Amino acid sequence: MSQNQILQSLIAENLVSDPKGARGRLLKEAARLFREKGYERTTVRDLAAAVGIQSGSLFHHFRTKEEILKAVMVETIRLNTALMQAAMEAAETSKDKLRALVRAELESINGQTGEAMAVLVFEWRSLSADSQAEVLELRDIYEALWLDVLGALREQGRLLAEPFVVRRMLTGALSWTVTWYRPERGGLTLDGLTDQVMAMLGFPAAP
Amino acid sequence: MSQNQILQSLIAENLVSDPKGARGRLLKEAARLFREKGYERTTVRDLAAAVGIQSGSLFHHFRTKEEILKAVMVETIRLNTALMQAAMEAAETSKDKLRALVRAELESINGQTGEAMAVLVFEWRSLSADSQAEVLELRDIYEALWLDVLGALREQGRLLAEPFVVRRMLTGALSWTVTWYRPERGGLTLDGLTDQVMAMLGFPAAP
DNA sequence: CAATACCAAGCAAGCGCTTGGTTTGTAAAC
DNA sequence: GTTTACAAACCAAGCGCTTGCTTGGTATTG
Repeated sequence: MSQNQILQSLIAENLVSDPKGARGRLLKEAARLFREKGYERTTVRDLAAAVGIQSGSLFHHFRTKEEILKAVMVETIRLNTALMQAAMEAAETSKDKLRALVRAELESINGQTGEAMAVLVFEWRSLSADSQAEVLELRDIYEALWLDVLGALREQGRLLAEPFVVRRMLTGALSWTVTWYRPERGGLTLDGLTDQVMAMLGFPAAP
Repeated sequence: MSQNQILQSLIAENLVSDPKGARGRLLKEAARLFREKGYERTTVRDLAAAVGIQSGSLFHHFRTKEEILKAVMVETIRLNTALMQAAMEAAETSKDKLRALVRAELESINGQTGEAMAVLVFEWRSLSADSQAEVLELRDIYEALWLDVLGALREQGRLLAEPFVVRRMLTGALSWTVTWYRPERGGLTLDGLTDQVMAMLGFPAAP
């Protein structure tokens, strides 16, 4: 399944909003603004202006501003979990699966959904405790994918550190790329960056 | 030189504020609050209440709220650069120097200055562009320490990835520990965590 | 002809910061 | 050893503005 097919099926199941619809467009703009200025500094007037409506009209689609933030996060996790699962199924060996996961997460962070992923990392505290708990549940599915693959490599003796520590280190390392990685200006492609991450972990790129 | 001696000499040079003084106490509380609730959600009334004065009285010590954020960041970098330099001087081989750097940065993030370090990472965008540029200059000194050591290891063929990429990955990975590492509850000590990071990079701990 | 999507206007609360005046600490002058 | 001088630290009050959100009404759509 292509990335687009995955997106389409999620839309069909009503798990993520169609980016062509009103709600989807708002979420996309919200992700952009939240990343650019931060959630607190983004006003409901900013959000409304970005999609060309009055600020009060926002509250027909969402009950509160926080609900917008939560929706951005929830839909992003749903999409990326699906993308990860698809990326992994295509790989055979544990090493290839790890590479697929790294590559997929780098793509989430630095590609189309990058703005939303950055929001997920940097605006976490702006969610109420209740919403945080809800979103955390979704993340667990996602994290289990990683731990399975890292656990297998550890058993093969090809990983020198503990899987759960490695995963957390990778979460930080890969998220952080959003602050410095600029594929458009500079020689490092996304595949090149993936190679570097794998090399750092002791898996040299095939020659 | 012990950590405390380093702190004392920086205070003597007026590069960081004495935590016993009014200014120092305010900065300490500010770091705590900024980390806990974020810069935007922390009001000048919160800050004032934390040190037991009226909100207006804050503006005798700092001209704006942003100046407080900047001061937290600047003083934190100054202190940690000094601590890093000291930690590295004690090490001999490149591998030991790398371990010293990792250990020192983990300590910055998860120890006494942890709250301020978290602010440095997560509240960066709340600084004006001018202040960002100023703080960045200070960070460059700090980063040069890392690149020297990683460069040496790369030349020895003991590092499979590019130094500047590894440094950025480590920045993310180590910063991220602030979100999950809790030494008080759980078997992993700071030295144990350092071992795990080194192992991940292909430097197994001595038996 | 209902439901959905939106507008125009504005309210109450909270924000950073200012103002004018009082207390407190310090040290020279007598 | 008391008085005088002065700055630094602080308080009490509140100004002007922005914030998230509400309200009552009007188009638009199937």
